[in-house]
Amino acid sequence: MPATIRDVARLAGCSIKTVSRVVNGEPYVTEETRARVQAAIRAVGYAPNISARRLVQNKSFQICILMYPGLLQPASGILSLIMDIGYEENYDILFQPYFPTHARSKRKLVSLIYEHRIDGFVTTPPCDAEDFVSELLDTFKVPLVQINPFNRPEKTPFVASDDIEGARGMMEHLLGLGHRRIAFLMGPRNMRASFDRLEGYKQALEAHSIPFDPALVRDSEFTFDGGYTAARLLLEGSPRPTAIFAGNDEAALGAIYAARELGLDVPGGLSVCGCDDIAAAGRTWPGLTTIHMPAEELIETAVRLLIQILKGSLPSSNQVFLQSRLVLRGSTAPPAEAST
Amino acid sequence: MPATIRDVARLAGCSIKTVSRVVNGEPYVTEETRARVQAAIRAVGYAPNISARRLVQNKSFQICILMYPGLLQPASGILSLIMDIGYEENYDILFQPYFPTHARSKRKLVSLIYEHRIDGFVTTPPCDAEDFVSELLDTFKVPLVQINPFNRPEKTPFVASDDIEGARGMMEHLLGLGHRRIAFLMGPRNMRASFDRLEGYKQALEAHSIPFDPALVRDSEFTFDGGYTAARLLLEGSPRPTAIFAGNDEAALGAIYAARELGLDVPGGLSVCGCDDIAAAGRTWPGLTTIHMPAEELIETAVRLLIQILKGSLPSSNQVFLQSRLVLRGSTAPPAEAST
DNA sequence: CTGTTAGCGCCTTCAT
DNA sequence: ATGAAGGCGCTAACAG
Repeated sequence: MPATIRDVARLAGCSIKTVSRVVNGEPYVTEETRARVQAAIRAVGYAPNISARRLVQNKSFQICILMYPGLLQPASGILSLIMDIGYEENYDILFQPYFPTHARSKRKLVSLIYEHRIDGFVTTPPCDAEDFVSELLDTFKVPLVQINPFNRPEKTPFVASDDIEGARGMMEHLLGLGHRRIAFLMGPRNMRASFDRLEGYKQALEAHSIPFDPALVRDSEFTFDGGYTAARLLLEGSPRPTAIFAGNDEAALGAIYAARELGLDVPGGLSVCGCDDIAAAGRTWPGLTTIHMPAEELIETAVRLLIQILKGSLPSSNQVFLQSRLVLRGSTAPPAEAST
Repeated sequence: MPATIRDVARLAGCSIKTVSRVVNGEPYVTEETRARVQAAIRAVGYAPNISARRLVQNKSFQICILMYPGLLQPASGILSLIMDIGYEENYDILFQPYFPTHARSKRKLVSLIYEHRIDGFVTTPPCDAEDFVSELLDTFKVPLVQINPFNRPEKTPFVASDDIEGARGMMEHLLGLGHRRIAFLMGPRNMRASFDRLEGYKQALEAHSIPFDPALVRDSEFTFDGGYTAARLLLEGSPRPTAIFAGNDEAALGAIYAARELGLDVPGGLSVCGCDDIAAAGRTWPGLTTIHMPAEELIETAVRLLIQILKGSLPSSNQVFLQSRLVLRGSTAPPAEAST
């Protein structure tokens, strides 16, 4: 049975309140008593009981990250980064699988609020696709920070990256290499990134006075299989695109697989590029050219922002934008028939 | 302010204890009162306050999974599976990054036990490499279930896969294709899998009366970079191996990358195979031949076993073995110079 | 079958 | 600068 605050008080010869003050770094304790209490704490091996603290403060000191199992792939690095922040800040961090529109997910969320009294939430796409989550949390006055949310209402805290800009940059790269028939693999409709990346694609075409061809835009659902299927269809059709810009890396890997299967060399016969810069992007020959999304920073910023809000220090800026950047690897090259 | 048990009692016209009984599904309540209480619960929107329950029962209803950030890559599927089990069983599941030998990790672990009173732990390799964790938990009488532990003392609960058998099976596959110079990429020394897989490699060689050549065994640390480097050295040396059996898939992907970089076709000029069957294995052309490790089942079994133990029902078997199986994909083929 | 009482360990309030 | 009392919401133990 671990020591309680009373054991410490007895040993230090003071009241439990004084121990409490020392433990929580509150003022109004003589240096001398403080030292004596601290010695007693060490002597009995005291650590505060979190459950008791939670009960009396009516806080859980837990925050919850809602994630869609199919898309969020917490690289182990991200996961351990998040857990470390939690440890530093004395918050438990729980992950909750969440499928938008699923009744079961909604029930879980409600019970999380009711029973656990989770102090705050972070959403990742596409968990914010419906307004259910934000409205529910709003009703219960539970703070929420969104990562790359679908909508960006004023005053809602969120952390986002600029997908339009990123996609446009990638298109400039492909266009600069000489590509003109560039296919685009679209993502699911419940994620803002799908639309924003498409928008960047269109803007770049327009800037270069290349007509937008809807036949070159296919759905990929941001999955390997989706990218594979879309690429097969594109590559078996005619005229073939000389490059495929996949809305995310998973789809890009599927496209590369499809190309290889058809005997097409990448990048010799087809350029492929993606978006996100997942770990696998650098580990597949010849290396996937992609847009590095600052996943670590996004989630770290979101978690820290939430904790700041929970601690009551309203930050100057609730809405943070982070930069992406192009990562050129081996999967893009000038088109075979290009005239240099 | 959410409703408390007292609000329900008032509305249902009974004592709080009766409400408690209904909430916890205890016997000795008339069907009629039970119904009345349940109606009251719904009416006021009552849900028990978990912090209070935790305090009074002196349990945290939290379990913690210790993981080594570099190696455990919780595919999103696994992560959400785990969280779902936790939800079903009413346990919060926390992940804790843990580096064996690091003082900071040890401190975190101690504070987790002291403050959070975590009810039980699961370790993943190589977190169990030293005896620190198991001894600490033993001292505090905190239950522990290990996944693929380094040692397998009697009566220690663990869940494991048979790596020797798996590796031998893979070797039979390569030998059956006609390979004789097969290199092996070893993993870190603090993981049992490293040794067991090497053992399987050796056993297969011996069964085929092929002398063991230490020069064909290289360290890869079970990482992409490690596999890449080891493969470069192997392939630039002479005579070249005709196949590389990597101790895990990450290293195998590194080896494939190295081969491609040297202009060697896989599997035409070199066969490569791995172990684990991570998601990327099926997504890299031409598909990585590997041993499917039942990662989901391992962790699910471990978590369920731990929860069983925590609930006091001592399961018949504390030590569970799960089968692996060969997954043949495109990265292995007969050697070029083989005589069929 | 149902209710009463007594804490769990801590923090808050208000005295001193 | 310190302490005493009260209560957070719940369950365990014991009465009725």
